Amino acid sequence: MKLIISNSSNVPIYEQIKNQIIDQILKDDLKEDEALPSIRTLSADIKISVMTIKKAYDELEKEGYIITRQGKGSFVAPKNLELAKEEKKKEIEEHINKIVSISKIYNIDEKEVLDLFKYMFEGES
Amino acid sequence: MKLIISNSSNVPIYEQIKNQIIDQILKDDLKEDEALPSIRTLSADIKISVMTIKKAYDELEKEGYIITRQGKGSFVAPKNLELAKEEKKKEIEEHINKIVSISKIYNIDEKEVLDLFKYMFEGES
DNA sequence: ATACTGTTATATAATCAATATAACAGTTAA
DNA sequence: TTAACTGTTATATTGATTATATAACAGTAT
Repeated sequence: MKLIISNSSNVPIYEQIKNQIIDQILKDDLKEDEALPSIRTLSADIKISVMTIKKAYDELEKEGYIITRQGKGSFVAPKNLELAKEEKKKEIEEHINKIVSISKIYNIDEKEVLDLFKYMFEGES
Repeated sequence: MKLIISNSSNVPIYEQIKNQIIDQILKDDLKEDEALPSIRTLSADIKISVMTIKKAYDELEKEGYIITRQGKGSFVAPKNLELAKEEKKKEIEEHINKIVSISKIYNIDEKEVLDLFKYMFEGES
């Protein structure tokens, strides 16, 4: 498994791990029922404490992305893409909320933001 | 000065204070050269430690919003609205960036996000 | 002098993030 | 059954951040 961890990031390491695994599951780089590396193996691989890996895996299980069984390991859960999508739409709404309130306070034009938006959407493939 | 502080928020108190003062300066509720309440007065008013108020004021000075002089007090700095706007546009860009990357990973339609965007912009007066 | 301003230093406490280590428990295959 | 893997739990320690309290110090103004 390929993970890139930044120590200088303000995002906690366990969240970096969690987020990257979620992305890989959703991109189907990690397929349903596929085994994740064991927490000890991953810990050794990326030189991060076992407990930190466990915290990431625990949250992934709580959020329904993986299933963990003592003695066996962790496996990609059957995914409920629609549910995940709904969660993410809420996240998007929060971002938009912040954009709207900043724009109001600073008198930034709706059109200007909208154009920036369209530009950035098309910018990346 | 009216400030609303939430103890249950995950946003630190000193940041809540800072953000609300910035908003008031930008809305011209606090005008150039106007005196802010002394850190001790504000501390007593809103029942927050002097040191926490000081931290908020220190950051406001670092960011150019106020000027503080020992023995005199703190005053609203001459504001450079264009500069502040530029800062805030960068913040908006970061939010859009996150929206775009979420949308790509989850295959959320650009149009769907755009519509949500327009709706939320018009939603509040 | 007095009464305001802000400043600095110290100590304490709570929480979060990360680490290390050890002992415990389930699974599997030689 | 033992060995070698899995994950689990508990404990302790470290460092950073946030917030508090208190006291002593320093500048300004009347």
